[in-house]
Amino acid sequence: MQTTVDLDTRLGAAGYRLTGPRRALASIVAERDGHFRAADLIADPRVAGLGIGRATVFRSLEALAAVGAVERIDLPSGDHAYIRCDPAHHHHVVCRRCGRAANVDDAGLRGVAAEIERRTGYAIDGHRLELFGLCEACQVGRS
Amino acid sequence: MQTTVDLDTRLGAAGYRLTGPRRALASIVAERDGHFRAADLIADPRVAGLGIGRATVFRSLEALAAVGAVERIDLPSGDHAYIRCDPAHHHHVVCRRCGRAANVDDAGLRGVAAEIERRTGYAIDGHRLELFGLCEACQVGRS
DNA sequence: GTTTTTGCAAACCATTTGCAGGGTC
DNA sequence: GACCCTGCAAATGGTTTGCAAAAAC
Repeated sequence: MQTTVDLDTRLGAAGYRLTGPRRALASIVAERDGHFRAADLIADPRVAGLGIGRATVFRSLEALAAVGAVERIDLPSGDHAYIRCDPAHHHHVVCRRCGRAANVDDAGLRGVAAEIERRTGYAIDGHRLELFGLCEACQVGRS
Repeated sequence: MQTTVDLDTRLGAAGYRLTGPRRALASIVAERDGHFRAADLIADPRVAGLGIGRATVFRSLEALAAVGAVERIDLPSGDHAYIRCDPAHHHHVVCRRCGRAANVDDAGLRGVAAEIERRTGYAIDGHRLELFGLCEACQVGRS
């Protein structure tokens, strides 16, 4: 579980200034359970209430992504979204229904990449894996 | 290697009408070696020469994607691009430098997905894997 | 002949940028 | 006090849509 403090700390450690808008956005992001769009944050009453502008939301998300506190993902629909994430883990299983995401470590993917390198001759230096499905809660009908 | 005929055939088989613009675009797409953006097609002199409009390019790409003749991918930069692809193979290794893409089959990913299902409890029903690196030609400096 | 497709232009939407003022270190 | 960050508003760039004419079946 990530707390607001974690996100703030990460921003600070990376040399970003801890401003009101950034703290507020970090806090809102920290309590998100699933993925969210920039538009979701912009629409958040607290964001509007604090007078935080669109641009700041995008810039803050960029900062959070830069420090690995969130990651931008591409939904099957093609939309862009963000999810909180641990900098060490780089893959996610995203629930189609509720949007909750679980972090997943390598889980053997490195071997798959090596196999693909061998077969194709490409020197692979990066990859993106996104998995979609239903989380346990959504499988049993609970939301 | 996919020929224009393949693409046309696929569109036809799926109930799409074979129109001039679609044939022309299928032909241009068929000869593409790497990934391309919608903008690349729009900028193609033949497209301009035939008076094919932006909207038609997007609509045709949508049709081609619907029949599995091309797939829309997300570049590391966040840009959208398309690559030709075989409906059976669903992963790609894209060259960072020249954009050429190689199709890759499962290569063990299914096992990885199963492992992730076990660990997370998610019922995984889809995934997207994109690999990036350098193709053999680009590794040795040739373009 | 009916239905789909097209080109055009306008509409849209998400995201970015320029800039002067304000906040943080 | 120097530099970073913010809000605003305007600009941007990619993609979609409404519509009447044209083409395919």
